Amino acid sequence: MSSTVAKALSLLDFFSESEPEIGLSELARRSGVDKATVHRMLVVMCDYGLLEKRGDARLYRLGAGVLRLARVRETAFPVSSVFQHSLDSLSAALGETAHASLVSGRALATIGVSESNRGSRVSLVAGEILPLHSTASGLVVLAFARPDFVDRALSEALLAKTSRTITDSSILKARLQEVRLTGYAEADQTNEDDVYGIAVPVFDTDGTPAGAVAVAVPAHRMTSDLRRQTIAALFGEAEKLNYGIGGRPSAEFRAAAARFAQS
Amino acid sequence: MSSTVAKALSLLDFFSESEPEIGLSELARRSGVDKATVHRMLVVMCDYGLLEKRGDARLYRLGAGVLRLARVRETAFPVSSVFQHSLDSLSAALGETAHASLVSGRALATIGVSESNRGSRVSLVAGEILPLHSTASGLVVLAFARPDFVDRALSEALLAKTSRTITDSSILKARLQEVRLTGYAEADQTNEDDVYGIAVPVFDTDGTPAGAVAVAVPAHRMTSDLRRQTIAALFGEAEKLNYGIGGRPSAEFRAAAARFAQS
DNA sequence: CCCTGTGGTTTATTATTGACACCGACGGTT
DNA sequence: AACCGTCGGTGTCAATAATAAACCACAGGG
Repeated sequence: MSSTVAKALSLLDFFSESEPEIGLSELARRSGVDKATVHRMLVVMCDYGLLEKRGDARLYRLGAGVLRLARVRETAFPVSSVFQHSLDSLSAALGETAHASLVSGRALATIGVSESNRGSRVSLVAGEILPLHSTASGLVVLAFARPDFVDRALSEALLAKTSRTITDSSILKARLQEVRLTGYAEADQTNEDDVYGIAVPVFDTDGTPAGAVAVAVPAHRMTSDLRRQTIAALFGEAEKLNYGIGGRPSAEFRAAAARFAQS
Repeated sequence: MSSTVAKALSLLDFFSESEPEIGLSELARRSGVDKATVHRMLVVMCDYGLLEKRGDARLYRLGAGVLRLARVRETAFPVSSVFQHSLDSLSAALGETAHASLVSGRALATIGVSESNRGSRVSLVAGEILPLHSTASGLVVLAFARPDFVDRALSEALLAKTSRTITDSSILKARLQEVRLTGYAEADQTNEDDVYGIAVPVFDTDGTPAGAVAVAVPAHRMTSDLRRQTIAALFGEAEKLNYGIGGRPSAEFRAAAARFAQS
């Protein structure tokens, strides 16, 4: 099932903001791969700069190679920088935390965050992996994605992140139908307690969702006023973003956005 | 010799600013790996978000995963952002292009560029891989690196990038001895014709070189005045950078820098 | 002094690779 | 239309390279 390089690449995902350096044994334990195998893979990945070993400690961390690759992608297809502008306007206008994520394999990769300067706000870790089924961003991506992408995503077990997470794929598919009609998605504490998320999709040149831009609000503070305001702001930014990255929104989304604007 | 994951990771290095999207057959040809194998690897790497296939065309490109990983590294160990400030001051002060690179495996990864606004300037591609033996940045890293690192780097064939490139490892080792005494390295068209590079090392917390910061000048424009001015500016920025990233310069480098300041 | 943790290395087994042939599709020429 | 070369992708099967389990040396703690 899982090939050799899949095991190697899966090691990369264990590195996070909260745990940026990990040792050999720890990685072996977490990945379920044999220690010797992990070691060999680590050596190779260090050799290619994806990881690096601090000569100092015996820990491994993400290497300079990932910075280089990100630069290559960003200079060829500038999306990260384009998103950041929208995120800053969103958080400034709404006073809430905004974040953007891109489709990355079978999940979403957070590639930008702009936190509000308010005292009580949702704090997000940059570079986090977001599940597709429990986040507003994920729902909105699934809603406008190709059927085969949805099937692949929902074929895995849907992990219950909170007590409100939808874990039944058929219920979730019905939910996606609603999202297709409204053009945006809401996630009321389905991914994290006390966090209410609202998201709209951003499209690729081929009409499939490239990712999503979202606003996260402390659940207790969400009002129908803020909700409406947020959705309007998101639709506005989504249009700019699609223009900025050359994305072509699907007809379904354009229709939904038009319906919202009219209401 | 070359392991499976090494072959897979080597595919990533074929993506560059000038060629950000590559097809299956092309990758198979360039890497020398069988087409079927390359395809299997590409599927896996797409699955983990390191690559992505434009649904539109049949080409592959670097995926959103690399942006995410870069963010994770950058939030945990901010170096890219720290370097950018120094590069901007360097290019502003000298009117020449400045760039920074980090040790990445057995080579250097360019992670920052600041081009001067002058008409005639050296233009660098961001995210390029720089050889250790033919660039000023490489020399200065090798000069202060641990012996085993130098040996590994020089064990491979030294490719002649220009007619002036040093390709003999023993001659190069003698050159490194000079660099150790001066604290900076110069590369007069040894990596690229008409480009004169000057570089100083930046250190890691353990006293080994983390990378280098360099200025690239059109060779015909280099004068002894500009040279002296550049070196002084580089030493100044190197000190700030070492402080900024918590690096501890080796005693050898500190001594060399002191000698230059005194002269 | 044993016990458990670490990073790292060895060897028999097993799963992965690579060569090659093939498919359907696309785009030019003839 | 028929032909040609290319593309992305799939299948099979022998050979090879990766894996897993055991093992080392070392470091700290009880």
